[in-house]
Amino acid sequence: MLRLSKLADYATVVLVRLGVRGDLATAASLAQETGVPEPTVAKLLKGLAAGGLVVSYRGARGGYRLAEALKDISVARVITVVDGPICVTACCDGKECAHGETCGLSGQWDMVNGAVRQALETITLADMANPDLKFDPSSATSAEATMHRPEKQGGCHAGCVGNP
Amino acid sequence: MLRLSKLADYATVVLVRLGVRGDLATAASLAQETGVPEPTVAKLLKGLAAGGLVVSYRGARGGYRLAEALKDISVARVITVVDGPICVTACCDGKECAHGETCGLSGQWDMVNGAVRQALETITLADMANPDLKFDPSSATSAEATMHRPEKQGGCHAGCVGNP
DNA sequence: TTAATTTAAGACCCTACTGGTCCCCATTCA
DNA sequence: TGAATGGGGACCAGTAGGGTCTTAAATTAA
Repeated sequence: MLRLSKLADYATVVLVRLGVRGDLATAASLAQETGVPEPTVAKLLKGLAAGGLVVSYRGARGGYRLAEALKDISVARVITVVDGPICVTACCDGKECAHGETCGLSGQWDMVNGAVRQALETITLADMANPDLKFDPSSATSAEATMHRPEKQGGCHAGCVGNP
Repeated sequence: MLRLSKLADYATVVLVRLGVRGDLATAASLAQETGVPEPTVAKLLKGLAAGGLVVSYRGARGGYRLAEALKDISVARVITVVDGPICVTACCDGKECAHGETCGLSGQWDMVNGAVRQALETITLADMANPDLKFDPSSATSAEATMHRPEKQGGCHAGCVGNP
């Protein structure tokens, strides 16, 4: 599925929200506005602060603020901060595993990782916040028969928050 | 983590193996050569056959053969067949969820999905099989502080098969 | 100085998915 | 006819993602 973790998804939503507001916001208010559960938002913002994407202010009247403008934060960076390096497999960035020679693809996955990474670096949070920018579906691959389990519909989990 | 499923990883390994051999191969022999457990290879090949990537021959002296040349199969296609459409979130290809307006990013993820998809379409299995093609790490993003759990080292799961 | 507000840090649990196995049936060839 | 091989399921278990809770620390306002 090449699925993003929910946390990374939520992080994008929260960061964009923080960006369009511009001012200081508490975890509680962000949770309310985005629909993400409050404890989750708190946990998320802690990590984002550690990663340098937001700045935290403790104490009464405290909260969080974006460390940089939306246009200066790429989606790749958000994912990296929340989920760690963008690697589609565990064999990542030349870090060969003990069985590298067995699979015959040792090191080759870095090509894939690099391509994905570069693609995600070209998209900024400002792009995500801009409703005029939509993906052109004409360049999308046509649907093919797949062997994956039938998608549990209605379970729109991430990006669209606020659902159970 | 934006991690590929192990199955998709295995599929790539098996397909490349099938490609460099060229001739008909049984699930058992492929399992032995790649180190992937045999029942898993069998399950995998069933799906790949349904997806049109391999052709199956039943009965004694049966087996599997690549449906197309390695250079004509993109990594994106393998992933699509094994794991389903390449969508980093559940909001995919205009399929908005019930809470689309809540998160404020309804539809915007398609931009990300499209970018990733296009990146993966440029890489073929022939590229994966070619050890001369290595990713240039100079274009990789520098490591940043991350909030993700400490990577359990030694757990090289996929791409490098044959480990517990 | 004290109380209220808010983040920081960590422990903990539960659900769901992934991945792996097994079984029986259908098909083909010797 | 029997052996070999794929086809199509069902089924189970380990894991980790993600959500919650609790306590501590910092800052501000009254």
